[in-house]
This record gives sequence, C-alpha cells and structure tokens, in this order.
Amino acid sequence: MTSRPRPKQSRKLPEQRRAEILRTAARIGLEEGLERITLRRVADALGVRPGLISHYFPVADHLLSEAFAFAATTERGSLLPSDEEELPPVERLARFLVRLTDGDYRDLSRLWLNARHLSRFKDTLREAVGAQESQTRAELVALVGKGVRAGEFTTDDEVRAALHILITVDGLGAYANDDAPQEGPDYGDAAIETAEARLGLAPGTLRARALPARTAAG
Amino acid sequence: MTSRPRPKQSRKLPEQRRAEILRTAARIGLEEGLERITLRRVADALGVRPGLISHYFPVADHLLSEAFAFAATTERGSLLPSDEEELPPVERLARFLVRLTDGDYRDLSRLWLNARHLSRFKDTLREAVGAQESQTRAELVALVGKGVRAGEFTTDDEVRAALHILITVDGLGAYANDDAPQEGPDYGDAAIETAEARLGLAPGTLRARALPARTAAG
DNA sequence: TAAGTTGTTGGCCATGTGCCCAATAAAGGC
DNA sequence: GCCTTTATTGGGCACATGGCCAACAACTTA
Repeated sequence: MTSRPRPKQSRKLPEQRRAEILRTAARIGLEEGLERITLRRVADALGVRPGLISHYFPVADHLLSEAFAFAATTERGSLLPSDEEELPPVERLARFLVRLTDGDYRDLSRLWLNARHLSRFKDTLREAVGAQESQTRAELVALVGKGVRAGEFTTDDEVRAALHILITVDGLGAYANDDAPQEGPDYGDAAIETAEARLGLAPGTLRARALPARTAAG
Repeated sequence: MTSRPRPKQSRKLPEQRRAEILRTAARIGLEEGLERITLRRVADALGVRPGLISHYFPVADHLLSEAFAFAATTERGSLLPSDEEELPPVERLARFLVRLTDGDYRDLSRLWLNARHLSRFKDTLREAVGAQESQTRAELVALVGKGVRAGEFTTDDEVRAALHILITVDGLGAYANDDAPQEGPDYGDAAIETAEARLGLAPGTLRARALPARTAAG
C-alpha cells in the first residue's frame, strides 16, 4: 500500500519555476490582496517549501512588486488589448470603458487601490506602481491621439482629456471595497460620461459602440 | 537622590483617557498609516502600557475604525467648515476645492486611500468608511443644492454633479502616495475644473472666489 | 481609617512574518 | 559510472502582533 502520490522533490527549470511563482503570487495578490503574498502563502499554493520562494526572491518585497507588475500588465492587456484588428479608436475606447464599468474588473480596481496604498511603505512597489501608471497613461494618450487624428474625437488637449478620463476611472476604483449601498444613487457611468464630454462624443455613443455592430449581418 | 520624575501611574477619568487614546490613535493613523495603530504604538505615544489600550478598546479593530472616523470628521470640518458665516455657496465650494488642491491635505488623501483599502479586510472599518462617505456626500450635495437655489450654480442634476466632483477628488487622491514625477503633466486642478464644468461656472471662477475679495477694501 | 471599586501594570501565550543556514537530492558534465 | 552544481527541503531565530489574566495602586465611599 505504499502509494507514491508525488515525488518528494520535483525539480524544475529555474526560469520555469520563477515564472510559476510570479504567476501564483500575482493571482494571490489579485484575489486576496497584496499583503497576502507571503513566502508561506505562495509556497502553500505551489506545494513547495517557503525557503524555495526565498531562493528565487531573496527579498520578499521584490516578489511583491514584480507580482503586482505582472498582474497589472496582464489585466491591462485584457482590458485594452493591442490594436491588431485596427479597430476605430472610438470602438477601442468604448470597449475599454464599458468593460471596466460593467465587466468583472472589481478585483483589478481593488488591486490598484491596494498597490497605491501599500506603495506608501514599500519603495520597490511604489516604483512599480509608477511604471504601470505611466504605461496606462501612455496607452490611453496614444489612443486619444489616434482618435483625434482620425476625426473621431474632438478635444483641445489630448493629454488632459486622457488624464481626466483616468482620474475618473481611478476615482470610481476608490469605491471598489465599499459595501453596495442599499440606498443612494451610484454613478458607475461617470467615466464613460466624462470620456464622451471630453472627447466631443454624443452621450450614449460609447455604450453603443462597445459591442461590434452585428445588427446588419446578424 | 530619589528623584521622583513621574508617578508610576497617573490615573485619569475614563472618558478623558478614552478621548486621549482616540485622539492619539487618529494622529498616528493620519501621519503614519492606519496599520500603525497598534496597541503598543498607541501606548508608547501616551507613555502607558499596551494593556491599558486594550482595557478601553478590547477589540483593536474598533479603535482603528473609531480613530479613522475621528480623523476623517476632524479633517472634513477643517476642509469644509460649518456655514456659520452664511458664505455664498460658490465661495464655500471654492475654498473647499482650492484648499484640497493646494493646501497640505496630502495626509488626508493618504488616510482615505489607506482606509478604503484596509476596509477590504476589516468590517468595522468598512462601515466607518461608508458612514464618512455618506456624510461627505450629503454635505456636498447640500452645498450644491444651496448654490443652485441661490442661482449661483447651474446643473440639471445636483446629486450627479456633486458625486462627479467627489469622484474626481477621490481620483486625484489615488495618486497621493506617488512619487512626484519629474516629467509629465500633472492635472491637479481636475477637481476644480470638473466642478466649474458641472456647475455652469466660468473657468477660473473657483480659484478667484477662493480668497475673500479684499481688492476693494485694500 | 478601612474597605471597595477600577484604572493600570507586567507578564505570558499563540500566531504570523521575513530571513538565514545546513542538509538533501535531482540534474547535467565528464 | 562518478562528480559537480544547485534546486529543494527542514529547521530555527528574531521580531511584531492581539489578546488574556493576575497583581498592583489610585481614588472613592462608608
């Protein structure tokens, strides 16, 4: 009856193991919070010993910041995918904002809230947050600029318009941990409306353009 | 040589001691972060033993949430004082937003960021955050409504306008822990501009009205 | 002045954290 | 085949946290 369910040690290639650790830590940070990314928690999730995590990330804070960067990058890619289809900027922006508003991105908002607060105490995380913010800003500024040049958006200041949209997104994200209020109006569409106002779009445009127009072909 | 610098015990009235603890905890939370509100940290600041803090707050999380509520209420009072002078709503709103933008309220933004994140894990804090949010919203909605009735503001939806201003404020607050960027534009006036746009005020009105008009009187 | 109430202390325990180090075992080079 | 490298383990240390509890002492009351 000597069942040998698993070998005592399963040795893996360093890069593979490191990536595995990073992926797991990112998931934990996203789902349970960045402060739950501990050596023991990550090790448990992978079925290894805590010392192994230390072996790949001698400084625990580095694992934390790298895991945040990984999670943020992945989620941003899901929210604002690369423009391979050459979609019209309105449509890309519409999908971005409508997904963020309606979709299941509460974990992402929580992650950003988490990271922005925790970066108060952890320097490397603060750098990672800054880098991710720069990246997001750059992508949105580029998108707005493209839309302006395409004649789809109208604004006197592309950068400020993009920043204003992001400020609204981050403002809504601040409430990600709130209990759902039984009374009182929510204003979940604030980012969408801000975008329409700042980019010279008619109210309702973004929601209408969020889904591919299949009415004719359907 | 028997110097008796301090009595071993300085017994205080319960309410007085409790208020002292709360005030100290609020200051620590505001300056150092809510997670620094520990039994030992508060006890050290007061020169007493940790057990005494437990005596007044048997559940440490209750001290945390009460300290946050205390700090948030105090700071809100400083930022948006009660309307004893019967100031015009434009002026009250102007002072509120300009103080928040220019003044030394970074600690306050950090506190809110801190509380909103930490409320993910701590139920009583989440309730306190919700209550403080309701209070702030109610006061701003009232202010906007007063301004509309006074003919100073123009909006089709007072509540949404107020909420939009707060969302912008909270969005800017999300960056409270960021390093000051050497390059790139900041958009610190976003809340002021949002308010002017949503309330039908000419750009620049709020900054102009923030200070008492002393030009005539010299 | 004596007794009682309770604010306050000192100490301990269980838990969780990052980090360090020697021992072990799996993989690759010769 | 052996030998070297290193991925992985197991154990431990120092520190911080919240909470519990008995003893002490300041103040009130009789």
